[in-house]
Amino acid sequence: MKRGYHHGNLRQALVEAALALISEKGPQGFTLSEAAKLAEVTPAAVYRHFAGREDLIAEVARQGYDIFAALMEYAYNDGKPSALAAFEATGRAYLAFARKYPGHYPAMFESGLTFNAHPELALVAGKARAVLERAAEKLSDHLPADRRPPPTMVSNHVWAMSHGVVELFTRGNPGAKSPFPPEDLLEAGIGIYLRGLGLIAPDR
Amino acid sequence: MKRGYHHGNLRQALVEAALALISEKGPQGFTLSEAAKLAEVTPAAVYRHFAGREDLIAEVARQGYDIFAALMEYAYNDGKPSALAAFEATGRAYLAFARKYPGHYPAMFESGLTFNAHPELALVAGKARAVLERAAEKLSDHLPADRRPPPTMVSNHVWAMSHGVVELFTRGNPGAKSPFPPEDLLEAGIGIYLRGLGLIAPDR
DNA sequence: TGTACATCAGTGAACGCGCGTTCACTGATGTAC
DNA sequence: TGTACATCAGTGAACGCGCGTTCACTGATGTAC
Repeated sequence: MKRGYHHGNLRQALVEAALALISEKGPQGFTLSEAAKLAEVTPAAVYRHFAGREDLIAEVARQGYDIFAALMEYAYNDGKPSALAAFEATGRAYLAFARKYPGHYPAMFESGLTFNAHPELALVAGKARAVLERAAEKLSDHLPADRRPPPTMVSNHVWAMSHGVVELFTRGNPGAKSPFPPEDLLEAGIGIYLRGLGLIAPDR
Repeated sequence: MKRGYHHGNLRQALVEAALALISEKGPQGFTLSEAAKLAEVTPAAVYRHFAGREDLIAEVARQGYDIFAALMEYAYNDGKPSALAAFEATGRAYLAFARKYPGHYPAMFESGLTFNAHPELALVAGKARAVLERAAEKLSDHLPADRRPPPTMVSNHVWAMSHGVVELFTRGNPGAKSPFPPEDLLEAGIGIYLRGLGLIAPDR
């Protein structure tokens, strides 16, 4: 594909170059110069669209959180057909997102970007988290009030287990020798957890 | 503290310099030159003791797994006073290790070292994992055979949730705004999970 | 105890490299008249 | 429709930097006799 002196949509082309590099070598291995090269452009050209290296990564993460929030929203499906089923669906969606967006996920969770330095990130990340929390709240309604943990805690538990499965059991990581596919592992884990909450019959 | 031309114990001094740097800036921010400087030695001196940068990180990780395995073993305490209590203790020990050894943990789990390239790491990491798996096996003995997930799966679940809590809810990470201390979060999460296994009375 | 010598653990200078970033520039595009 | 000109998005060269690694070297230590 040819192009003239002007690129047309360099900004997004750089984001996509960054995604390719991050998914290949992780957010730390990513370099601005290499991204520029991949987009067939001089490193200096990057500065027409981003303040610098970190700003480019932040944009990648931002787009990631956007997609992530949308995916979770979609999986949650307004709590239908049931609060329980919808909640389980968000758990599956989490892992599916990490798999399907191997450049975004590390930019979001392994890049070391701080929400303090990038308030726009905090905002969109909050939106994503809100979906999970809402799902947890709806679940809580089905629990007897006397043994109902705070919904935020429930969503954090599921988030932690999901993230742990992604980090340890996908992509050649330390636990990759596990005999269970990550999807099965997570699904079973969340299932047992939900039974512990009292949401699934003890012996179905 | 003075020293002459010879250092005395440079090898371990370099490991400790690396630990300080990793806990401060993560395994990617760690540089061989800076470690040498911290140990008050020329970068070239490092090559008397390590094959290079990666070899030094690998040694840090190796010592980490050693300590980790010992700590887990200690926490497990031969399954006493009960399989359940011992299992819960290993969960707490996991988080305690991550907190107490903020240089080792990232070298082990976030450095991108591959077990293929460092077989000695695979060995000692396997030892650590074996402790958790044994704990899960003993737990399983208390479960009715018909709804007893494979012990390896149980240990992987707990590992995943522990790791997730460490990565998301400690050290200024994405979920650090959580209103729950990581220790409480993990303890409650594992508790609910164990109830789901049928190991804790549904309404104690 | 003293001396010769091998071994060992450091030094210091140098290397090539790729990085992020800056700057003055130039080619392409779009707009006013 | 044509021309002048402002604006914009790239180039290319240069910078200073710190990195990992190498090499010939030298100072300190330990051992044989």
